[in-house]
Amino acid sequence: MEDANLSVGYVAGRTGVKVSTLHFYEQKGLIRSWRNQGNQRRYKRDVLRRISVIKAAQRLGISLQSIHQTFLGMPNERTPDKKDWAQLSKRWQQQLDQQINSLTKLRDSLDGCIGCGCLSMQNCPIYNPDDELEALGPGPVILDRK
Amino acid sequence: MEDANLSVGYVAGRTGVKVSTLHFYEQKGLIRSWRNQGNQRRYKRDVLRRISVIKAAQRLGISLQSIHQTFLGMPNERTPDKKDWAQLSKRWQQQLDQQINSLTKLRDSLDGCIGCGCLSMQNCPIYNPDDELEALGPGPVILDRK
DNA sequence: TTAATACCTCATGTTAACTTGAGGTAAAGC
DNA sequence: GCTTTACCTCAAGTTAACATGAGGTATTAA
Repeated sequence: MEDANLSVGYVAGRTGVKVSTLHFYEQKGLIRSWRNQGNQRRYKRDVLRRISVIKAAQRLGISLQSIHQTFLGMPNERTPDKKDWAQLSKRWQQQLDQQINSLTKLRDSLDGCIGCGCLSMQNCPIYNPDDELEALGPGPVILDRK
Repeated sequence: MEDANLSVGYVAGRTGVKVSTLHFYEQKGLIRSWRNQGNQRRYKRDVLRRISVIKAAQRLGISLQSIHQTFLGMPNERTPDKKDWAQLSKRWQQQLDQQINSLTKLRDSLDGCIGCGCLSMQNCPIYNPDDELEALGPGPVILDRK
């Protein structure tokens, strides 16, 4: 009996996203709905949580695409419950850890670099960070000899 | 005598960016050039460092627009030298510090949230972080009472 | 019952940071 | 001198994540 049928307007109001965003999410396969007699969208109540999860993930800098992937990879494609959420948050937490590490390295490099003015050199830690996250391919060569 | 006149191709090769990118940067006012007889772009050697600085800043997540602003705000609109670079990196370092702080808070919130499954509630620290960086206006209200 | 909302679809617009392509000139190698 | 690169300009395409608007139907409130 908790599978109430909510309208787009209601869901939009409750989640703080625009109706067009709901259309968009649906088109992207992130949420689902069925239609009533008059062809209007109806949602189950759990769409609210689903949208919350999407928004939370976005705050972490996760793209809609990979959110979609994550949803797909979850058992039964159901809206995440407590257990699923625990897994999600654990994974996202790790991603965050990596990001933080990356940025910290960069910041510290900056620290070491202040005043050196070495930017145009091949071995500048800022310009050529040994960043294990981003595979940027063979870096550009910036040499200013002669 | 260090103001050699470099061609786009050369600069592109040395910096690892495409010729079209140089056109683009010039159009955005980030770099400058003059033309030779045949209307081809020529650059001073210091454009190399300028591009390095742009790239370094981008790695820090700084937008071209604000890089442009920064350049404009610098004395004489000249290509940054050691002193300028020290200022730049100090400012960017602070930005990084803030980002790191933000992410760390988010991560720790996640930590506290694992297993709580509270996402659809008003006071979830993930969904409603007290994030002093982003002014998101009045947040959405997600209540699931009744 | 009628007017005001709420919805619907489909197409196009938006921002950032570039890339690609078309059509044409200039410079360089042999 | 001829052919191959290298450049030039201007227009349009690309990705992400939606927003906006037009033209039309369905619900809801008085």
